[in-house]
Order: sequence, then C-alpha cells, then structure tokens
Amino acid sequence: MSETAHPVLPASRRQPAGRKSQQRVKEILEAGRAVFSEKGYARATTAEIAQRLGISEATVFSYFRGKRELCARVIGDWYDESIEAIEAGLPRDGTVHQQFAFIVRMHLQLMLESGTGICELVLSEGRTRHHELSEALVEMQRRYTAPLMRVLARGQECGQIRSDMPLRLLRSLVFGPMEHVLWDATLANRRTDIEATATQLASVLWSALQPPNVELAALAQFSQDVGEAMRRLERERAPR
Amino acid sequence: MSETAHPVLPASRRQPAGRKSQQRVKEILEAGRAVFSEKGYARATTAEIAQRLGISEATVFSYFRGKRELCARVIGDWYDESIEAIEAGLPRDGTVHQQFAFIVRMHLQLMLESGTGICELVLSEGRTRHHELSEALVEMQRRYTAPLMRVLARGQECGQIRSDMPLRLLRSLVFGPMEHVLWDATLANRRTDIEATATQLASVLWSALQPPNVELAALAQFSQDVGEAMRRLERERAPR
Amino acid sequence: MSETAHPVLPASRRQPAGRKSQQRVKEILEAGRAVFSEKGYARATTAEIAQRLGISEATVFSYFRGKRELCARVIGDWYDESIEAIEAGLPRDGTVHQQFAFIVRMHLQLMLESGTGICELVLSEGRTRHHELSEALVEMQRRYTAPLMRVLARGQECGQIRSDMPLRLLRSLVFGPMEHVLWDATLANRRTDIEATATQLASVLWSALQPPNVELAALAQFSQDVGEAMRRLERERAPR
Amino acid sequence: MSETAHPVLPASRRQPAGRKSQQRVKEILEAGRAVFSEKGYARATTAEIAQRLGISEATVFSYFRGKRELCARVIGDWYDESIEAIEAGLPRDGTVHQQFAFIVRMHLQLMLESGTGICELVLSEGRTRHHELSEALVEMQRRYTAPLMRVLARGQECGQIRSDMPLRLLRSLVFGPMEHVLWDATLANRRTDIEATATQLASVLWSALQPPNVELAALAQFSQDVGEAMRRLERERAPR
DNA sequence: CATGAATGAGACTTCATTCAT
DNA sequence: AATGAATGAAGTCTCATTCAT
Repeated sequence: MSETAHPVLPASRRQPAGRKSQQRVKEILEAGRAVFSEKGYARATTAEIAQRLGISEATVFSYFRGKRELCARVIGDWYDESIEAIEAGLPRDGTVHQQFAFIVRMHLQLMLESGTGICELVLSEGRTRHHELSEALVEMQRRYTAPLMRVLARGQECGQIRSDMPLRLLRSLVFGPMEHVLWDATLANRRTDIEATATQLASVLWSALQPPNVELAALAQFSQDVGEAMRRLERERAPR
Repeated sequence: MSETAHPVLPASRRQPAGRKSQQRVKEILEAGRAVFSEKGYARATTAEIAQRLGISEATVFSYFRGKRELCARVIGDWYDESIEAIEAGLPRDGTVHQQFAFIVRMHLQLMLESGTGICELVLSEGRTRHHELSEALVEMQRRYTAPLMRVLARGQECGQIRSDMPLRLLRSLVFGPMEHVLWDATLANRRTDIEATATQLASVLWSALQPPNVELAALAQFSQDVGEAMRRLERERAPR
Repeated sequence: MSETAHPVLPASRRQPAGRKSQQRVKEILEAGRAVFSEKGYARATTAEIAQRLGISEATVFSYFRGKRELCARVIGDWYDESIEAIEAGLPRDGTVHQQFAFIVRMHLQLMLESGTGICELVLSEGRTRHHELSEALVEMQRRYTAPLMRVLARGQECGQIRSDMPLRLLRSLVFGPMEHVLWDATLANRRTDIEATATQLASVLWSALQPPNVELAALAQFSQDVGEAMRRLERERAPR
Repeated sequence: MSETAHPVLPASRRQPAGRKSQQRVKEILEAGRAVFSEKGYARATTAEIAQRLGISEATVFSYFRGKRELCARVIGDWYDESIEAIEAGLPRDGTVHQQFAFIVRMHLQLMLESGTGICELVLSEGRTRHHELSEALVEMQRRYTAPLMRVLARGQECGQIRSDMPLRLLRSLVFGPMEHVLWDATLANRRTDIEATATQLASVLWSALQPPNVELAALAQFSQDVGEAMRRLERERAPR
C-alpha cells in the first residue's frame, strides 16, 4: 500500500518491481512489523526478519535500503492503514463534536488494537530524531493528524472551538494526552478499557476545546479563589 | 547527585568508590550528557564520551555497567535536578491554581532551557521500552510527576478539580500536551516563546481540569448542536 | 571474431547459436571492453555491462560463463585484432631489421591507440594468474608474440641476431621494455610520442640483439675499465 | 619495518600502538603475505588471514583499513626488505658495470627466492591501477628503482652508458626484461637457473646500454644489409 | 531466448563490552 | 585505578552467479 502511494523513501538500486516483488515487499513489511514490534528497533535484527521468511538477508536489502528504511516503511504502512481507517470511518455528515469524538476513539483503538508492540514502535521510533527519515515520518504524522486539524478548523469557523489559540497548540492538546495515555498503557502493560478511556478523553478534551465563556470562567475562578482563601483562613485560625 | 541519592541502578562490579572516583563519575556523567544530547542515544558512542575526557573507554566501563546505564543515569540526573528545582520553587502557600501554573511553566522551562538535546533525550529515550532500565526510569518519572499529582489531588479534595476521572488520566491530560508541544519545538527546531506557551497551556489545561458544570455544559452543547443542525439544513435547502 | 576462430574458452552451457545470437555476443563483448577498460577488471560489474545494452545480467551469463570468461574474451579479441593488424602490415619482403622495427612500432601503437584502458587491462589482467583463464591467455600471448619470434629466428639463422641466448630470453628482452614503457605511459597518464619512443626503443633493442663482436666488446670493456680505474686512482691521489 | 618508516597509508581509527601491537602488525603482515602469495589478491580473504593467526577479523581491521591496505603493506614490506638488501649488498666501490650486474642479479634473486607467490603479487597487484593505493605503490617502485637509476646516471656521467636516451627509457630497458622473465618463470612455473639467467640478462642488457659506436654500428648494419640483400637476390635467382 | 528474482559469500564497519596487566 | 588490546555481533553493502518461468 504505502510503497506505491508514497515513494517518499527511495528504493534500493536493484529493486525488483514485478508482480511477485509486490508480494515480497508485503511479506517483508509484515515480518518486519512483527519483529520490530516484538523487539523494538534496536534489538530487532535484519537477520531475524529474513529468517522468518526463509529468505536471505541480501533479499531484504534488495528491497529496502536498510534496517532503518524498512522500519520507517513499517511505521509508514501503519500510518497509511490508520489514515485510511480514519478517513473511511469518519462520519462525513456528523457534527464537529461527533467527528472529534470519532477521531479520538479511533486513534486509541488503532493504537491499542494493533498491539502494544507497534504502538511502542510508532510512538518511540516515530519520535526519534531519525536523521534523514525524520522528514518522511514528520510528513506521515502531518497526514495522520490532518483529519483532526480539519475538524478543529471547521469547529473554529463555526465558533464551537476556541479560536484564541493556534491550531498547533490545540492539536498538541488533543494528541498529547492520547499518546501519554497510550504510553501508560504500554509501559504498564495494562489492559485498557478503550471505550471508557476514549469516552473520558473525548469528553475532557472537548470541554477544553470550548471557547471560554469569559464572564462565566471569571466568575467560577472568583468563586473558587474565595472558597479556597476562606478554607485557608479557617485552617490558620484553628491550627491543629 | 543522583548516583548517591538513588542507587536504583546497580553499580558496576569493580566500582571504585574513593574521593576521586566521585569526581570521575561526575565528569563521565557530564561528558555523557553532552554527547547523548548532541547525538541521541543510538548515535552516541562510548568512545566519544571517553575521548572527550581523555580517558579510555575501559575506564568508563569500570564506573558504569554500560552505555545504557550511563544514559539512564544521565537522564536520571536531569530528573533529579528538575525535581529539585520544582520542589524548591513551588509556592507552598499558593492556591491550587497557582501551583499548577507554576509546575506547567517550570516543566516547559526546564525542558527547553536545558537545550533541545537533553529534551529530546529525556522524551525519546525516556520513552523507549529500554529493557531493564525502564523500571528505573518509570520510577524517575513517577517522582517527577509527583508534585503535580499532589496538586491535582489537593484540587480534587477541595472541589476545584474534577473528580470524575482518575488522577492518572488527568496527569496525562497535563503532561501529554506539554510533551507534545516540546516535541514540536525540538523537531521543528522552533524557537518557542516559553512564557506565552506556558501561559496558554496553563490556561487551557486548567479549564479542562475544572469540574464540569453539568447543566451548563449540556445547555452549551445543546445550543451548539442546534446551531450546527440549522446551518446544515439551510445549506441543504440551498445547495451550491 | 575470436569466439568463432578460437574456441579456446569453453562455451556456456546454454549458449545460443543463431544469427542474432552472434550479434548479441558481439554487443556484449563491446560493452564489456568499454566497461573493463574504464573501470578495470575488479571495479567493473556485470550489471553495468548488461545495463549499457539494456539487457539483463542473466542474458550476459547465458552467453558467457561469467565475468572472468567475458573479460578473457575481451582481451582475446583485442589480441586477435592486434595479431591481424601485425600480420597484415608486416613487410613480408623487408629485412629482418625492418620487420623487427615494424613489430616494435606496431605493438606500441596498438597498445596506446586502443586507449589506456584496454592497455591497462591487457597488461594487468593479462598478467594476473587468472586461474583457469591463464592458459587461454598464455596461448593468446604465444600467438601474439609469434610474429616476433619468427623474425628473431630468421635473424638468428642469418647471423644478424645473436644466437648465444635462448629465443625466449630475447623475446623478454623485446617485450619487457615495451610493456614497461607502456605502464609508465598509462600510470603517469603521460602523453607519449609514439613515433619517437618506437624509434628509440627499436634502435636500442636492435643493438642489444646484435651478435656480440667478442673481440670488440672485450676491447671496449677493457678500455672502459682502465679508464674508470684511472679516474678512481686520481680521485684517491688527490682527495678534495 | 615499513610501518614505522613509511606511514604512507593512514592507519585505522582505533589503531593500537603499544609494544604488543607492533608485534601484532608484524604477525598480520606475515599471515597476509602468506595468504596473498598463495591465493593472489582476489581469492585471498581477510577471514583466512585472521583465522591463521587465531584472531578475529575485527582485530585485523583495527590494524589495517582493509584488505587493500593490508595487501599494499605486504607489498610495501617486500619492497622495503628488497631495497634494504640491495642497498646493503651494493658494492659501493665497484665499477658501474659491477654495480649494474649486482642489481640485476639481486632483483631476480629476490623475486624468485621470495617465492613465486610474492613475485606474482608484486608484479601483478603492484601493476593494478589500485585507486588510492597506486600512489603509495608508485612511490615504492620509485624507491626500489632508485639504486639502478643512480648507477645509470653515474654511468652516463663517465660515458660508459649511452646518454642519447632518457634515463626513464633505460630503466624500462632494464626492468622490463627482468619482469618479463620473471613472469615467464612464474606463469610457466618453471624452475629458473637464477645465476645463468642473471648472467645472460646482465650481459645483454649491459651491451644495450653501451654508448653506440656510431661508425661501427653503421658499418655493421651496412654489412648486414648487404649480406641479407645478396642472400635474397640469390634466393630469387634460384627460386625453389 | 530472456529475464526477474534470489542468494551465497565476503568485504567492511562500528561498537559495546571484556579482561589481563 | 586505568587502560591497551581484542573481539563478538550485527549492520551494511556489493556482486557474481543461478534458476524457474
């Protein structure tokens, strides 16, 4: 899929290109995904990837420039699949809120259901300043976050999403917590209730995205401050 | 610093322990921080670290079990310093909101002012399922986020912070966006206005942490939905 | 050309033999000569040879057993052409001296005008104990030197060329310097005045081939020795 | 020897340099000489060289940049030894003729007695346009031929050697035949009577180096030409 | 016939790590 | 304490060569 759609990464010199090759590429990508997921980038070896397919390392290198490119393509493929899944499932006619909630849920779901391995891979290797590859990956991420960006922009237009902050920041506001939650999940190897988490996250994030009702917020803050001050006063009046 | 305070990481077999050794450890840690920051974990070499100090690689390995441990200690040291800075500067008598804002600002500041190198290192290596080390690092992170956790807990107690979500999720809600913003900053190599970003983030995050005013929110949502529905209707009535 | 005339080198298993095949063989030989000349044996690749013809490597291998054989054939072809040129131009009715001079001039000319590439190839690869190929090449060289050998033999017969040494040695005496000069020329990439060099070489070599006039030579040597001895004596008598 | 005297070839990055290293270098050079001699450059493998010493390939590569450099050093060492042998044995007070004869004999002897392997290596690899190495090797050859050049120059000064040709050409006149003879010897794997060959070569070459006695030569040539012409005439008069 | 594809083999390279002194 | 030296292991890369279609 990605290899035809996004030839971002230049192919190897003696790249075969026939029908069967397509298959080979797919196989290697799959094996690569498996191994990288299991071991992580550093501990994965091209030898093992080849071995799993019963082919020689040389063959792998004739399809991919190297370990790094292979990994990038694995990640890229995952992104491609995810982007497609999101684009395909996005309720075109839904409200901004519905679309937003869909993206949040889908993101979590895709990450967690692909397995913690790929999740880790995407989050950690996708984050590693990977020399030349970073560019390609950054582009992938841009494409991946595009649907959300569109939704946010639409929301801003019709006043449902606050316009007092740059889109970039809002994007971080949305993806940041999701990735953090995913890290918690993978690191802790904790089984996560996707539905519940998605609902909660979508809810809290949505509220954060609301245009602030200035007077109301100020009033609320005032009320809180007063409340807390009083409590402190009382504590000080009767210490212990 | 960290090496005495938190012997989480088992020492090397033939760890020297004298006065001078302490100095050596410090030097190596410093050189390590520099090299890891500049090159990232993977591209950094123990050889370079040793070379910068004019000592042999073997010496480095007599103080640290290996590259990995050294890196973990470098990160650990950074955490220690940061934790200390936060604990020291935290306005003990401030309101929940003030403390929260302080932590947000401090976090961004520490990360960005330590240099993009260390920032990248902490975010990316700190995130890499690093084998045996991850435990130690997870512990570091736990300690690092402890102040925020305490503030959030206090906020929940006095009703200023929503209690309808697990603390863990709120933590992700806070740290997630910050880390995401930091990545944007390092990757894009963009000079970031710390003050402005901190203020914006603190503001938006604080509003997200507010206990939801159920009726109000519902009303707002209802209003939005109706508004959007009407707009859609009109668009359909007069297509193009 | 050579491939039909001298099937010294065993043909490939599935050697095609049709009209068109002949053409193919020629093409490959030409491309091979070009590439081997440009890069030298080691740095030339079968891939490039195939590529220049727009055919697949496999095709090359269906006409030639391998890189080595191809190279041998390229060299063999050059020899064939050269032999033909020499045989054709040799002044049948010339004196021994004239024929000798012709061969010397022709040899230098053929080598230098074929380009330094092929010259290097013939001299260096022709010299490499190339395993199975050496035999074929040795044979080529035998044929190449045959004209000279005949001239030398004729010269010996009629007393114009010294008979006190084996022909083999005389051959080395003639080809050795020529090849050496050619190496100088290619290595130094020096433009060589073929005519002048040929004349000089022919002259000096011819004099070396003369039957030694024993008495004369002895006399000359005696005179030299006496002369040098006297000079030395004088130097010693009046040292500085 | 060569490694200290002529650091022409840059050492590897992590080149050890202590006492033992010197020994290692020597060992590797010896093993290298053996393997290269036996197999020739192309068929020799770094693996075998390492294996013979019971060390790892990595070690070999830590002392030498690569196969090519190692080979160049092997050849360089052989040159160094030979140069030393020639310089040491050269009869300082001998006549030009004696010194000349000594060099010729020594050259043949060194080549043949070092074994056909090294002889082949020096002649064939030394001749291969070896990219970057060629420079170093050319320099070696220059040093190797220096003694002869000096003798020739001296001979020209005192009129014992012809001055009507560039030294460069005379050098080729001397080394060319010797190398040719050596090739004959190695290729044919023929046992060569060094003494006899050396004597013959020295004799014939020396006569070729003599200043031409113009009148005498012309007379001789005239006599030959006339003789041959007459013979031809007679043959034509009584054909068959 | 031609070729796409695969591959064995070997050169290099780089490093973290070990160990004897 | 320090270190020189060695090295296993893996990545990277390049080719000649083979073979089924």
